[in-house]
Amino acid sequence: MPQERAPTRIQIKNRAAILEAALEVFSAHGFRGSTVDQIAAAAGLSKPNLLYYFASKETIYTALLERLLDTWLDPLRALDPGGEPLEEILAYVRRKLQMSRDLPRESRLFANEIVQGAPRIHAALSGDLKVLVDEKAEVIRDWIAAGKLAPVHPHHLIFSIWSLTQHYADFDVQVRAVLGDEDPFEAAPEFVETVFRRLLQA
Amino acid sequence: MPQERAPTRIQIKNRAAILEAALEVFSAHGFRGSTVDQIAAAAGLSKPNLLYYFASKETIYTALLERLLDTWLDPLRALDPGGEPLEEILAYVRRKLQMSRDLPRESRLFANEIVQGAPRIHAALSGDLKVLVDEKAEVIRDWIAAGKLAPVHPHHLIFSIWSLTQHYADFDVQVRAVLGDEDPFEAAPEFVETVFRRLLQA
DNA sequence: AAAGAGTTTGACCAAAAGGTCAAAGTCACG
DNA sequence: CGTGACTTTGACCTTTTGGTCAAACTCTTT
Repeated sequence: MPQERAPTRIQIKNRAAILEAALEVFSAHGFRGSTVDQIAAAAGLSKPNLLYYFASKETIYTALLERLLDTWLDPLRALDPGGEPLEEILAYVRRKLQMSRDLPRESRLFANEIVQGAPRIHAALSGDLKVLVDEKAEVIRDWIAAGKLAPVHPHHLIFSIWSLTQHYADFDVQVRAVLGDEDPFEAAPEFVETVFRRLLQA
Repeated sequence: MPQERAPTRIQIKNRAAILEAALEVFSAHGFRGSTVDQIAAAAGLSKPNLLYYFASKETIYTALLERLLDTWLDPLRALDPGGEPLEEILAYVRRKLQMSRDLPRESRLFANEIVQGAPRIHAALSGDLKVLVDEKAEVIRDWIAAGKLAPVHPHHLIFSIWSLTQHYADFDVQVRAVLGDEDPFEAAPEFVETVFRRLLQA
């Protein structure tokens, strides 16, 4: 098994290709809806070759989820308790919307997983995620107490940021079907900014 | 095949049981993630017996989607152009949130389908759905023009209502994991009402 | 109570899918 | 340039799964 010692050039290349292919396939079809053959084909490898790098379909999936969870939470981590409250929130909203535009597959991967009950990342949700959210909710609570933001339930505020921004990635087909020709991301930035500005302006 | 003539008592009972079971299973695992055996077991029938009522897994799924699409859009249809603008929108928001609470499986069924590109209801999205949304967006546009609502992009307003309310059903596990003991629907109604009140108050 | 319509099932089938393995091929390095 | 580590693959295995079918059973109706 290709572990323990430093990865070779080929290992680095192939592992990366597999994870990229897996993101493509899993995000479009979910875990059960994806086949190892599909992923192998997308990565340009044969199935046994792919299974030489990852022990199983499950292993690929969880490796992908873990690798991406950090990226996914970075924007929230960047929320600065020392910054100007409304601007900090709006900056967070903008970063999240940007991610929906630039990394829709990642968004859909998580959406798939969570809609189906998060069987494989439940621990992370009530662990790291909860800790991070609680911490930032506390910051928001303080801002509200200081009269810097209009009063709202901090946790639900965070949920609303997630739902509004990720909607553009997760429900992309629906949004585009309804909008017709109009590009969703034309009006979205101003719209979501308006939502949170009006909601939070003290 | 049990078609053409009036359905028997047994047909009515079994078809209903199958659709109920299919909702339970499909909403939790998606189309590919669900097996006919699972649905049959949940319906209390043998697999061949189930396939006596519906020709295939696909048939059950699309029957379910069709049957539910109307229910799903009813709250938007009820938006009354003759009503008081802000109250009409807030009533719509309340109805949608109520549906997330009372019919989370239906919400997740659609979420699963749409996240994966809506392969089986794409037509309905750019057909009936678009027509309905365009119509109601026009109503909202008029309300804004009449100075009854603060200016916002009508389509994106509707998206925001969908995303905020459905989030509580579709991402239920995540919401609960983050909130811990607190019941999401304790604060949600007031929160979403506040969001749209502050957003739209002229 | 008999006949025919409607219902149920065990046994079965073929395809799909996850995964294994031994053998062959390629690469890095002394 | 040879040797051992690393990589790749064709063939194969097993389980799962969607679906079929003929035979048996039950219900309704006359």
